[in-house]
Amino acid sequence: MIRKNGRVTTSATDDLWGEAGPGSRRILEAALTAFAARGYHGASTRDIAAAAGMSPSAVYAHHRTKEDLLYAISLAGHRSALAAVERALAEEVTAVGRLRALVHDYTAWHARHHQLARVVQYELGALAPDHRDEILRLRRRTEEVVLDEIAAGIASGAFRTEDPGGVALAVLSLGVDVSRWYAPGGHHTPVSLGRRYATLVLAMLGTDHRSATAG
Amino acid sequence: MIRKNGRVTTSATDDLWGEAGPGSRRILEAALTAFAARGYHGASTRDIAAAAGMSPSAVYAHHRTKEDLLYAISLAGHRSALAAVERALAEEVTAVGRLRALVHDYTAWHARHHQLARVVQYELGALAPDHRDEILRLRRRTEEVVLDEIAAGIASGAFRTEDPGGVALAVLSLGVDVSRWYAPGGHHTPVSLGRRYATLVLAMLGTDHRSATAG
DNA sequence: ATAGTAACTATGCGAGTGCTTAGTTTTCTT
DNA sequence: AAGAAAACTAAGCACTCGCATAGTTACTAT
Repeated sequence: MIRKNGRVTTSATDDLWGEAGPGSRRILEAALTAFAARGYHGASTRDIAAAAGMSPSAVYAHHRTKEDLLYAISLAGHRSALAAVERALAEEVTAVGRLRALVHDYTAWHARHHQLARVVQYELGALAPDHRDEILRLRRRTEEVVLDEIAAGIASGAFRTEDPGGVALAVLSLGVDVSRWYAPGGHHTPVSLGRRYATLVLAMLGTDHRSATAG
Repeated sequence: MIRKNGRVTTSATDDLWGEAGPGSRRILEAALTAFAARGYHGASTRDIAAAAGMSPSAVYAHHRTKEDLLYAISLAGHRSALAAVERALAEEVTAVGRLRALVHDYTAWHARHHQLARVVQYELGALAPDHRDEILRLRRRTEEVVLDEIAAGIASGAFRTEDPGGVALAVLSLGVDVSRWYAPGGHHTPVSLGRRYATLVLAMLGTDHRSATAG
């Protein structure tokens, strides 16, 4: 349920699209579905327009090019992922709790938003160079958050590893790869996956996973 | 080193293409490069023909359709990956040694053949349904090898985990995701990555990674 | 009611798509 | 040397692509 200008929202993907109007939003959602299903090059602007219930040319009143659609989706997606990660950290104080929340929410984000994540993670190459650079800067910030968190846990003595960079790489890879294969309705859920991967990552870091859940 | 029809070859990607003739081989290699760089839908048959040094129609003397190219590449790639995994296991006897070799070689394969791996792992959706089904059967065999290996290590008491399925998922995901970001010339190599991920996975399994390397 | 604006549709251009057909050159066999 | 087979090229068909232009409808503000 979306209401605008006096706004009430309940869906999980809300305010992803920022200040975009309802027409623009329908197009972005149609483009997202199409890009996720068939890839950027495999989805035509006619597909997208039809899925949005419009004529092909109506798309261009809202978005200058097809690449602009991908750019808007990529930007919104990366911002959403980064926000999810930062929100996870904001609620925890211990090294174990923070990292567990980080891995859990990053993983769960990729499952819950598997369509968005797929586009965001696998269609980077279809972006114009300057747009790609901007997206890559956002991604690098997410990577730094993960690495910093692991480093902090090592500094405090909570984690023990000879390869913090490898663990960070693994955290990011495990999360991203979820969007490759995840499908709702299977025997995984965003939360179950988040929990399992968080436990595995804590094991990589030499913590006993039966210890501290919060506090 | 592979010998074929009196021919001696040393390159790492040899006999990937089976009994294909030299013309067909050039096309497959051009298609592989193009698919890896721009995706299946982003690569045109003219691109591929030009990269193979042929006219567009010459391609069709060797391969019936563009989708057939993808199918041949996918089949060769999955067979190669499965063979790499089985070869890794053939040389080790202990649970730790076997799993270390498995993770190492699966990861290194995705780095060393990052173009092939990318096509194989991310362009499945562009295959015709029956071709996709066949490829998925091959993939499932690889998944089973990983899961069986972990289960065997648990049964023998070498590994300790409450979530063998999660570890198997992680092993496969870590390996596959390498092909998304890996580029030669960076500060990773197939071997360095293989070693790091093998260590991380053994940590997930509750083994002290400073123990048994071989034997 | 009227004017202005935002949101749309119909139509289609020029380029590029996968693939075919017909014909030419090269290579192999004998 | 002659014939068959394999490997190619030139040209183009039928279609789809991203996107533009011109015109229509729906809505809003006064």
